[in-house]
Amino acid sequence: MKQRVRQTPTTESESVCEECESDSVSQQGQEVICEDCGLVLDEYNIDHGPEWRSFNAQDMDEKSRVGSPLTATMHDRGLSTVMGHSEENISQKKQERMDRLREWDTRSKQTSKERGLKFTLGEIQRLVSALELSSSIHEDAATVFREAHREGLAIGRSFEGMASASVYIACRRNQIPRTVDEVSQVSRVEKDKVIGSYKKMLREMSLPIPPVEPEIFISRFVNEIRNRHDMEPWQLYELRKATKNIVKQSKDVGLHNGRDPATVVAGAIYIASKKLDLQFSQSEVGEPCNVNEVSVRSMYRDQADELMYNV
DNA sequence: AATGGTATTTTGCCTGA
DNA sequence: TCAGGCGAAATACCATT
Repeated sequence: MKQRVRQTPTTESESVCEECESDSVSQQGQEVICEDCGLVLDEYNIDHGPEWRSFNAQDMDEKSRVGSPLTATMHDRGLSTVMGHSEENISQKKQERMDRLREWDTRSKQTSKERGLKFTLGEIQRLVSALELSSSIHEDAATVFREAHREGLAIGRSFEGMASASVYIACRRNQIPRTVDEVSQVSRVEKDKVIGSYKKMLREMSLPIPPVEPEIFISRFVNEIRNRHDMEPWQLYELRKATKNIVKQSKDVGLHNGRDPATVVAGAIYIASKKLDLQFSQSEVGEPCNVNEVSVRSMYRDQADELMYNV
């Protein structure tokens, strides 16, 4: 008699990315994301309700703190509120005070600073969704821009450029593989404007930005190749695994120094595909990686020589 | 037709006025 | 902020398999 094996509940470390089947899936903030392709696998639901229990109306009033979590993505941090007019009878003095407060409240939403903030955060929103980035990246980009805005770095600079640079910075420091090219493509400004704002922000804000590691491109590039060729799932898996291995070895001997990380990955994919008897030409590997065929050639040659691969 | 080799141009990054 | 120097990458071309 067959006995049913009890399904063990999957945990973070055991889960595999649906998109790239990578096992490097981890929890970041409120989301479970794939470190390789940036796909959001699970966004934890935020409980917007109260965390307390009330037993009577009095408790309700005392404990209520009301409101959704603060967010950096909206110009007023999600606190969109308009002060109302009280129906109750209150003293003349209090009434005047309330009127003044209400006026200030309204005014504060109309300053040019606020408007710029509002506009740019909207632009960030647009870029984030166009690039299919997660909400934690959205938050981060918004936070970066707020910081820059506070320090007055937006003066004399287009808000679109600042928005793009903020999104790019958020990607970079969260190791999400998006290039300046990809960001400026969906942006309304030229690439050099994005780079200009990016550099200015780096300089003035001393942001720690880790270097672009070749690894972050592996899954994306391998997937691009799969989209262009028929491949068995196991071949996809083996190709990615072998590529990772070659990239790691390349880094160990310093072959990545001074080179475009995408080129390092392209060369590794080429060697890996040969080892697996997959008949991809150098241009078929290079094209989806945005790397020239000749660069693939010189790269893989150096890798093969240095790492003793017989290709 | 894919790959290898090489010469030339372009590109991006750094550095120092 | 710009010019210029530098190495990598892209481009162009031809030879070899």
